[in-house]
Amino acid sequence: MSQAPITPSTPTASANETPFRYTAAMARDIEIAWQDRWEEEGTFNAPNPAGPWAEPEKVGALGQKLLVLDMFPYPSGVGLHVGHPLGYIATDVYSRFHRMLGKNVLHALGYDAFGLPAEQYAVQTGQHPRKTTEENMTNMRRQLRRLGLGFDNRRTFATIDEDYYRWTQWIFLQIWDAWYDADAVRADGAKGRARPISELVAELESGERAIPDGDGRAWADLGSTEQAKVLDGFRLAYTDEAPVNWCPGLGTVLSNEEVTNEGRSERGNYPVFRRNLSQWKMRITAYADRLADDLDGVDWPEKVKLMQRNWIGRSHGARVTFPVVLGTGETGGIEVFTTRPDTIFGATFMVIAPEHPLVDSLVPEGAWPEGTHDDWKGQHAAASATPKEAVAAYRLAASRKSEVERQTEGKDKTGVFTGSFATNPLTGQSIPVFVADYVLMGYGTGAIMAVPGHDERDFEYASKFSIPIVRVVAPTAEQADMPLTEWFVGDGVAVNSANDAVSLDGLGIDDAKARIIAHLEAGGIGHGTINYRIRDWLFSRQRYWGEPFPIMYDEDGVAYAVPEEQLPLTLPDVPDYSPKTFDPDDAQSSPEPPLSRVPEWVNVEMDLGDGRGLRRFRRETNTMPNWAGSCWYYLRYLDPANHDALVDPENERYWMARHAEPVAGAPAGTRDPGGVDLYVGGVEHAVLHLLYARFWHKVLFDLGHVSSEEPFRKYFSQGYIQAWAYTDSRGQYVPASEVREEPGKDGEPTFVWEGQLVNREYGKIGKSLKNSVSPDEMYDAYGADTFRVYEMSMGPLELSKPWEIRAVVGSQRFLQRLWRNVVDEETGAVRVADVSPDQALTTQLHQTIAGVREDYEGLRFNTAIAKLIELNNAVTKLDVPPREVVEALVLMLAPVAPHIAEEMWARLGHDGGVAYAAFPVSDPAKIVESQVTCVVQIKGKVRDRVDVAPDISEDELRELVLARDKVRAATANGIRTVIVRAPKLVNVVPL
RNA sequence: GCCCCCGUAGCCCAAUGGCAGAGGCAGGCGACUUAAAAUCGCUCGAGUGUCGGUUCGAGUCCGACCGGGGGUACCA
Repeated sequence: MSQAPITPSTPTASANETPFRYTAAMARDIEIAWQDRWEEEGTFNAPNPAGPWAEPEKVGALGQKLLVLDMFPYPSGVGLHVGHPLGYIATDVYSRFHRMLGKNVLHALGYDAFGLPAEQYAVQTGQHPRKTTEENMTNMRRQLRRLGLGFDNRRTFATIDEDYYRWTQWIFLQIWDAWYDADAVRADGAKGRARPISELVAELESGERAIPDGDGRAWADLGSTEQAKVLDGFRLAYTDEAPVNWCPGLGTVLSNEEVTNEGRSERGNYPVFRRNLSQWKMRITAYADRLADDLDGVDWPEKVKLMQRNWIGRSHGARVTFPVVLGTGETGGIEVFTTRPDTIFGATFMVIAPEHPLVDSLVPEGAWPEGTHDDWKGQHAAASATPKEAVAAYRLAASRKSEVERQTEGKDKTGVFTGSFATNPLTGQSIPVFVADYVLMGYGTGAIMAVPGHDERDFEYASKFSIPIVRVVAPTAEQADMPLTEWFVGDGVAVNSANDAVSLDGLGIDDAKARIIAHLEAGGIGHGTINYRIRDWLFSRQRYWGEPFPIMYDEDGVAYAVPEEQLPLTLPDVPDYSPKTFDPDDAQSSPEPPLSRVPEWVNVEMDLGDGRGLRRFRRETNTMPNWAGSCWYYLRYLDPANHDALVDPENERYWMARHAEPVAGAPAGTRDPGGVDLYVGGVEHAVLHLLYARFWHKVLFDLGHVSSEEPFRKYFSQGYIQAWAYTDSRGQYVPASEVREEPGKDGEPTFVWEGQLVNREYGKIGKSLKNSVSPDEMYDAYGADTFRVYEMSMGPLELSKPWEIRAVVGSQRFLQRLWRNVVDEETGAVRVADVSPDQALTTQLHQTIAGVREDYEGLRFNTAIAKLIELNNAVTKLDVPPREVVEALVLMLAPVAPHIAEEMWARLGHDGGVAYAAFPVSDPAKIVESQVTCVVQIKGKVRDRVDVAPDISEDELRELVLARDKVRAATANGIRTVIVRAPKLVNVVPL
């Protein structure tokens, strides 16, 4: 490798007396030259132990492996702004640092190129999504290359590449062809794992496993359609007719995770309606426990773990059946889920959701029961003559309410008495059953026992409808009959909770729960259970720009996998790729996948080799959501050229290897899960992407395709760069770059645009706020290295920070000063000399090395840079920069500002470049200070200072300090205690 | 409403429970310049949102409150 310095840009102006100054133009020349060199030499190509690119001898020559990952970027049409690269710079600094420690570092970047925005952008511009997407990727590649990121460029790909989505489809088929056996034992002894569907079929055939709802029939007695239906009940990817989120404005259905609280689409903010449609789903609920439990083993921000746990929403409780007299007079039961089975004695009414299937059978014919409160009969007199009319009116009103209306109506409880009574199974009391929309069909059983004494919502409802409120928990047993002025959910003991068979009185909440669950189970009334908030993942979309499902249906509607050798099933070109558009408010519209308009693609004839000969099939016309491609991309980086497997198992084992030690803070006995060593990205994917990818990874683990149990061992959530935005008097945004700051009359700054005062706001960078700054502007004005240093020095990576273009010059000055310590601005001669730094500078150098190493490792780049600036400032004061210090500075700077570091390193006479040069090592023996200032405190306040030897003993120091005049004066009346922290501090406390 | 994070100088941010300041921006003064910009040198600057507690000692730990940001929301 030849690493000669590049030729400096020729002085343009004759008046230029400093042709070798580190200017933006100089930075550009240096940066582009080194970027070309890195690319030519494949500097950042990481060797693989196996697979098509196997270079085991190179792997062996390197130290440990390190797998670093950025969140898969979406190639947007407007290009990057300065906020986007923040995470990429951080991972690049981290990667470069670890390369200098001798590690085999894999850092690559691909593109998440399927999906709605790309398709919408294509529709807007009237071009094929592939064309616009590829143009966007080209632009983004250019912008990122100019930043000098050390990616292994051989490993890049896009999700739209046929070679990539072939494997996305292959993984889909693995999931489709698997079921979750909750009783199967995993290697680590825990229970529950995915198994191939063929093993299920074998169990069903042999009778080892009964056919659910099979009425005792044998597997062979079932027709192929029936068999397929049974298997669908097990498959981890399955179709199901169920209420889904239909978004006419986008022309597609959406997953729960893509719908906001307000019942609108996260993307585009269109209304979303509940529709019964047959859709593909992924049985993520089967993994709910593992997805929650295994968070203990990963090194993630607690905040993100909490968000995932909340999303999974595991709650322990009980299911209890309350006997009820149905409208017909027969006896039935209403099953409820409760997390507070200890309060069943306080259940004074029940509520079922308006959509609950039991509602019809609950409502009696004829008139209201004797003595029914008027306000139980509904709000509309015309419709409240009978329970039947009142309930029908209420259900209709509830069904018409949008999510928005339910939201805005807030907590004002509404509901109607069904006319039926249930029996509290513990008190034996008859309790009324209501229909009310504060109970949701989608959670638990869609019905609740209402305990107004100990639940806020039930209390509000009971108060409004004059229902008795009973106390069954009190802070102490003595307060058993203290009146309840509001619901009580605090800690306490059970009271008023006894019948002939069981008593909870006096028990704490947990003990009471345990005893009552045992009682319920013994009596067959109920059982302890775990409930989850998470629902199965709706996986199909009615769009063009996504992976086609490798599924086809025969004439009976039975689904078959497209044979593996036919993958990828490519996306056909369609005459019109734009989705069928609907009025966003048209709830009655139905999705129409664009692929269904291509009959020659949809209809195929094929011999599946199953002895049934050539048959006609109809392809699935839905496409996958763009989460699919981002669920496993990190695995493809490991072995992107592999045509035989999504990743060679040996490569996966190498790059995703489990660490010897579990992550810090993991519970005892936790085994390290393996996975990506560092994943940096924004918190906006905390639930969706990170949960979906974990789910897929666990399926692949169960099926033996990967050895790691988690995809992302360490995840770091970066903050955002935000920026000021300005609005004029009409509230319109004005271009932020044209706004000038001027001092106002009262000294407060004011902001002026084209002569008029404007208001300053703070927000996300973007086109809509007119405050976007592109990296290209930074390259032109300062160069990539300055831009990198600035972004890394703004503050802690996890914090959101304001972009302040004025401050960038500080980073440039730092690089200029360091450059000047190496290169004479006028002559271009190297300025360093082989002189020894003095004691103080040597100490500072080794302290800096130690500190910078720790800071880089801990992703504290802002403090690392501050230490480098400090050391450089010390060197700047010298007439002759000592080579030893300057070279260490250059090497330590290299991860952050690699181009200028390469250039200075070459000018300092080194071959081989800085990318793999050894990072400086701190020698503790060199950190010697001849004198240390010891602080003398009297009662904790600094009152004196004394210079002492660094190795002074505690006793010596105590004696020395107590002899000081100020101390003697303060301790004339005696000494209570003396705290000595040699050699830096002594605190004397007088009597 | 509930949960999480953050409040240090005009601004961005440092500070294993031990001298409140590492670094940067802005400001001021000076040098260079015919002048300006750029650059360089020097310099000014807060007692850590508020109140209380623990401690020999609190920016740091604990509690309450105030302000900002994020998540979530009738989840039984």
